[in-house]
Amino acid sequence: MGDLDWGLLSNSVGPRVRLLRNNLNARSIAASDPFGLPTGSLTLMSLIAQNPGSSQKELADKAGITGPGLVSLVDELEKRELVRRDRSTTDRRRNMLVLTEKGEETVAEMFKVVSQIEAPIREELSPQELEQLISLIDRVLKALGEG
Amino acid sequence: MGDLDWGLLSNSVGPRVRLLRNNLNARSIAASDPFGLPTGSLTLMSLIAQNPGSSQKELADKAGITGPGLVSLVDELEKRELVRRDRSTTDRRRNMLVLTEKGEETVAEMFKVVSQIEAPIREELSPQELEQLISLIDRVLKALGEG
DNA sequence: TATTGTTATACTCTATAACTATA
DNA sequence: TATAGTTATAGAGTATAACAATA
Repeated sequence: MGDLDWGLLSNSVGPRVRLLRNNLNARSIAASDPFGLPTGSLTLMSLIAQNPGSSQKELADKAGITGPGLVSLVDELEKRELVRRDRSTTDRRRNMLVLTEKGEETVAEMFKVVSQIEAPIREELSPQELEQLISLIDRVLKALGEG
Repeated sequence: MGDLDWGLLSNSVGPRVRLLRNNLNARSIAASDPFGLPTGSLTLMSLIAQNPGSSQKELADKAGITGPGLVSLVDELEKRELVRRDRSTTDRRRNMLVLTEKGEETVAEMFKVVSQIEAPIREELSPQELEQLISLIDRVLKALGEG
């Protein structure tokens, strides 16, 4: 397939990142389909599970979703009783998001399925190389202000 | 900003790649704005410059764009007289794409501007680390069938 | 029958502006 | 005056299906 040369962009990460993101996104949609949840649901629920009580703004920043994007995502997850919005008592503007029991179960199930998406990556790269890749990406993200 | 933990997805590249792509995409839009060309123009023109005479299908595959997406992109670039569609004489279904002189000049100008997008990356990473990052991504892309 | 390019169409993702309620 | 969340809206990116021309 790919016997074309990137040319001027041989040392650019941008085009490659778009290719990679599109591929993973397509796989994610296919894998998430049985759950009937929008893309990003697992990412968001995983963040909530690890950081319960976070505000929507904190989660939106970390997940790289805009405010309105997060609202509709949480709306859907709340309707499905996977996530709960608890108003903070100390600052009543904030929602403290937490997973319901059903949410915890769903995260576990989804993770089993969705993590298979990256199986080809774990086959191609050694554990050290995968760690290296993630570490390099994290440093780049931080340098771009997405820490 | 980012003192939340990825949790279950600590070893997943998917969410990070989406963050990275969104950030670079936003910068790309801002940087390309003065040229009034759609996103992906530089990528496509750079591919054509390096592989003149390629068919639209070959370019679409390499750039990770669907057929219809490429058509509208080429339409725009052709209207601006940056790219020419030459019908192949041996297989008259194929368009052999080539840059015009104006296209060559525009690519050079755009590259100077757009390459600045990744300057923070080149500041954060040593040349060896950047090479490593690109090499790892290319291997992952190949493993995912995006060679 | 298969392939290249095209048209038409729809859906998802993301972004922005304006509003509310709290602080 | 500023911040968290919400609503409404628009735009870009991507996808699929159906079609024409050619192989």
